[in-house]
Amino acid sequence: MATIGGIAAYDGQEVTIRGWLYNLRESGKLLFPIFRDGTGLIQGVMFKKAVPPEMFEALKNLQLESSVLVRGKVRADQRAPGGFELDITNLQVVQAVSQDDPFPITLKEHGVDFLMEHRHLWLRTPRQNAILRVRHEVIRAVRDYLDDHGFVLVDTPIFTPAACEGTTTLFETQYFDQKAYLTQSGQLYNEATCAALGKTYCFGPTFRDEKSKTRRHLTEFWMVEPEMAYAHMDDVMDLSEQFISYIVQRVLERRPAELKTIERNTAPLERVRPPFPRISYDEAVEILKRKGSEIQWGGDFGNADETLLGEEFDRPVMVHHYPAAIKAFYMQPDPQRPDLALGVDVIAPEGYGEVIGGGERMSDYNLLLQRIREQNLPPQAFAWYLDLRKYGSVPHAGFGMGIERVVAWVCGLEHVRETIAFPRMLYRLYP
RNA sequence: UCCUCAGUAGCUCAAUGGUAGAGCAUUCGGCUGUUAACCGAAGGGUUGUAGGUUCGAGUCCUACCUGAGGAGCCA
Repeated sequence: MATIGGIAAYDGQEVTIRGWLYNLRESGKLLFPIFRDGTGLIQGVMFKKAVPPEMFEALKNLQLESSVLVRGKVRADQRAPGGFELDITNLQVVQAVSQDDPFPITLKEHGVDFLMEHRHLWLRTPRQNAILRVRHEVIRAVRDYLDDHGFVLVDTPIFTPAACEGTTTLFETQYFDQKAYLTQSGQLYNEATCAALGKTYCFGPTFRDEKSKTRRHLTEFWMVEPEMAYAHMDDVMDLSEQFISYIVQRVLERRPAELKTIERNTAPLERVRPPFPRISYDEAVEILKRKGSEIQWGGDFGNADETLLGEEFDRPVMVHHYPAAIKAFYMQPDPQRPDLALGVDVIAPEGYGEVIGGGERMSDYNLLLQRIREQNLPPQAFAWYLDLRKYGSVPHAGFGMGIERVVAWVCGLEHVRETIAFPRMLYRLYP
């Protein structure tokens, strides 16, 4: 059974394609249907005189996105966008779309709301197909890189008893006779698994009840989180730049056709190779002030600030040593300046903002207990987490990388909503 | 949650406060190489909802609903 993506191997042969009618043009006694099968597009040609009259009529009256088995001879043709055409010898309609209820998504422009409402059908279009294939490649690259560098995949629970980070952004759910929360991060569990296995990672969905309406937020997104025992912030930066570079170069190497479909300018991606610039938070604030930002030392970067920082460099930039006050409670303080945390964020270029956040975790029992109390977190819920500091505590570090933000950046998209098949956002739970 | 903007045909959009239109889609007709094909014709509307101002409201006012862009927060 031939696929359109692999049609070149069948030049001159008769093949059967199982697919859908993507477009149909007619010119008198000629029909030019375009078929898609998920792997690509190919134009067919049907001469009225070459086929039985009922077959010609059947195709002529067929609505777009009707499913068909089409048989024809593959012919290389300069005029065809994909380089090949199909001289149709037989057509079997699997299911004909009704003309009273035609496929809603046309080849013309549509608005965001309409497309999101028809996301289940929008996925069939070439651009969305290409984006999902890039996402697939990014995920494969993530797994291959970590698997090949000594990390063990240990997935962490979705149902959790308490917050990993802030308590305000938890989705609450009933768990038999008690409350549970959907995970915001597997990190705390990763700290346990890395003490068991050395280097581990988890990769799965993450949920945040944030009332965020921006181009980089989903309420459900996928995050990969590596964690390393006996590691420091510099190790996180080393891993981050190698990891991101590998992923980006892998997509460039294996998905050029998809990037072309999306019309991504690949020049900025070609430059994504180590080393990445490393600047301290102090230096970042100086750069931002010079570029006109209103930021004051001690404040977190806004979207505009991240974009300004990203513009300053031709590849992702790593910002480290943030004020401890704006970072999570479990961050290890800098021994020289305890008001700073050994945290690092990786900011993607071209305005895509933070794609990685991580750093060195607090390894001292008493300091961690103090921070938990300062945050008004229930110490009993963190008893197991504190245990990790009682039984062979070691310096350890890791990060989380948001898959959708990386895919949006690699694809050059306006919004992360196109990077996942069925995005979950504020005001969007359907389909 | 806050700020800004937008809701008109299935879709994308027009329409000085004065008879609601176009392109695409659908239907019918034409065309033997079309590339979001083209040409001709037809059908298709409670202008988001509820009030209000006015001789008259798609247009102005109020509230609500829905969505978008942004802020904050984050990956």
